[in-house]
Amino acid sequence: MALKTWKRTTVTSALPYANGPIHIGHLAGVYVPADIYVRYLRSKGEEVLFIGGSDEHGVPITLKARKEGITPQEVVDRYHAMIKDSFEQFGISFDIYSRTSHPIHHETASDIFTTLYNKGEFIEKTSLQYYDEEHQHFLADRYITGTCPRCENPSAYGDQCEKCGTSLSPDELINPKSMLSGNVPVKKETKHWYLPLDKYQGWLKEWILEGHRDDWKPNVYGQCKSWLDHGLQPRAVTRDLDWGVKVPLPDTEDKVLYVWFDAPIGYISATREWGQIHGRDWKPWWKDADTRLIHFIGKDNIVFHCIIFPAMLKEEGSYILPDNVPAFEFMNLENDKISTSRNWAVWLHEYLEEFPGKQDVLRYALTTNAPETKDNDFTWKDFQARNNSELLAIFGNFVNRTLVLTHKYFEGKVPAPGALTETDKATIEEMKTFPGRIGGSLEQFRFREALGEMMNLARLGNKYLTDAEPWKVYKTDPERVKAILNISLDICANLAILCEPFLPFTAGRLRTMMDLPERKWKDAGNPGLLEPGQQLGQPEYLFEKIEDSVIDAQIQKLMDTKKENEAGAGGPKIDLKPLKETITYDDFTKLDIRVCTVEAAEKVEGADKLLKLTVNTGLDVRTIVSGIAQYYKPRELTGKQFCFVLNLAPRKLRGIESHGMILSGESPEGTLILVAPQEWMENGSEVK
RNA sequence: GGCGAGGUAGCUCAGGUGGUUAGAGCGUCGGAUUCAUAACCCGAAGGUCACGAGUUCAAUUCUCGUCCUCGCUACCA
Repeated sequence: MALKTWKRTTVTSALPYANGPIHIGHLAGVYVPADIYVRYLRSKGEEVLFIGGSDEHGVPITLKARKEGITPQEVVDRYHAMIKDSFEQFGISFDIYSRTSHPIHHETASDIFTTLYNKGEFIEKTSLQYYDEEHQHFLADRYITGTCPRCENPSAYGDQCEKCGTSLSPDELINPKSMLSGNVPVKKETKHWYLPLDKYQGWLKEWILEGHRDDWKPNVYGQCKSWLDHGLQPRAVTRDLDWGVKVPLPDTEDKVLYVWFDAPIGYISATREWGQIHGRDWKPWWKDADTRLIHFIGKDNIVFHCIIFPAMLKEEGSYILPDNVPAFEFMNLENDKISTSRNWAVWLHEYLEEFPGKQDVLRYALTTNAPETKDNDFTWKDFQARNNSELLAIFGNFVNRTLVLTHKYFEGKVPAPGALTETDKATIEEMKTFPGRIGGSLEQFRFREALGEMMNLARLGNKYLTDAEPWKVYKTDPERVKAILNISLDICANLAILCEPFLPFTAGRLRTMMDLPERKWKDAGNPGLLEPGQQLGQPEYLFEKIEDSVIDAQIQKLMDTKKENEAGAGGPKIDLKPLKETITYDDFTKLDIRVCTVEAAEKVEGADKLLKLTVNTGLDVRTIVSGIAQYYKPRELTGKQFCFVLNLAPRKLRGIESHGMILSGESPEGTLILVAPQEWMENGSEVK
């Protein structure tokens, strides 16, 4: 790509899902790097807009609301407030932090849908479906029962009769009934809209595979290539649900836009909201070819931001496409995957309470350890070491010793430099290279490297000071000490500018302490940051030592969590699914559950999760395919008895016809444990 | 299963269009020093660059295979 000069930069950060608080994984992979990048651009004096917001739609939020007996809006209100507040306290410098339940978002998403609709971009698929009027829901085929037209079995399903094995369509059933209410369902038309991604394959391929071969990260490029090579498929844009952005078409009462369509538009809505608040035009940020659009996301979001969202924007017609999508890998915690349901996380709101005033320590620990190219591990020991032996020992200590010396020898007034030695000049020259080095790394999204360079400036200062030995020289040549401390103070002043993107709170404290005016990136490395004679404030520690006891307490907290998790379900933090609706005893007796023996078991070729079981039911010997391969080995099962549903309609799985289903308990995390009788029973014994 | 990314010093990570002693920070050990929050500064030890085979005069870097981690994706009635 030819070098291009951009007029402005729009930076988005993935919208956090408003069903839980923010944790260090979110921070390390998205918000901290995005914030560093944005602060750097601002310091350079570039026009930049930093967009964030909560993603508040989708099924998990409705489930959570149902479980707690509150409305989805109440769920998202709670987490949105919490997330927004903790971001603010943490110094993530959004220009706007919006939310997708905001009316302006509904309007924006509707408009984009409508534009695409009017251009005829969507594929419309209409079908007649049975509809339960009492429950006001369309019924999937399997939620309809009736009499089989072939064998007159009175309890055939809408897709298949389990008695004679014929596959059916719901229309063929005699006396269809809804399984939700037991009523006779009515026929109703339902429509869904699809985005024909396959149609865009051509330009997407050219744009990404040819246009961004060199400037997109390997993980991002590779993932896109994989998708494009496979061939893209049309994707449904709408969904039958009542929480979300209503489909802006007639007769679509129960339909909303699918979250993946809705959420990224949130960036645009947020920009519009920003424009309203500040009386500014939002359009240049999304529609001017001279605007550079950057999406900060986690690696799980690559396809949406690199393929699907650009497809939407391009086909809409008036939007620009992202110039880069720096996707980060994941952050682990103490050697274990971060997990909200297992409460395995360091929560931002808790950190802010437990470590007041230490935002920068976490920012530093997460940046030096940012998962740029592969998954990384956050440990509390590492956090402590980063603080004690880097931030404190190198950065804080250099600033402190410089200020202490200045107070000791010159009553805290900036001394005027006299004649400079070769070493002085060389040090100044080296100092001048730092803004460029740090900036260069940041522009390539190399945050760890950039932060390392920033620290190298503090290292340069320490070395200079140690080599110059002003505490010795003062006894014989106080004039010389003036130059030494002037240069050291100059390095401190430069640090105040150059550390700001990474450590904004520290930068502020340092500026106050040295009574420095707000300076920009371009000022760094230039003389005149300090006026000789200028009075400095009293030195205060920028960082304080973090003791073992504090770290041990955090580790203990995690150990407790682990214990709670191992103690089993029943923990209050686990998200259980809400209760299903009441059924009659007759409904229950429709299930034919029996005790049967597994006579043989083998893995299904080409499937990760499937086992093919040969089951003696007492009545017959049949094949049942089951998705338990990740939890049970074939040999563990043979010869043992379990509970099976035997009257389930047959179904082909990976080409093998399965005649029933093995029963298992499933934990909230998805772990399966098979259900078996306590003692041996006759095969075919009923379970009731 | 398919695809993608990754597996480099005790820890966290750089790097390499193949070529003499493979880099950084932290940790460890030794030295020096006292302005400084036992911090700074100097020095050292530490790695068959996941494993196996192949191509090559030469591989950690290329090819193939295997194993492991993570993500996407299919199968879980």
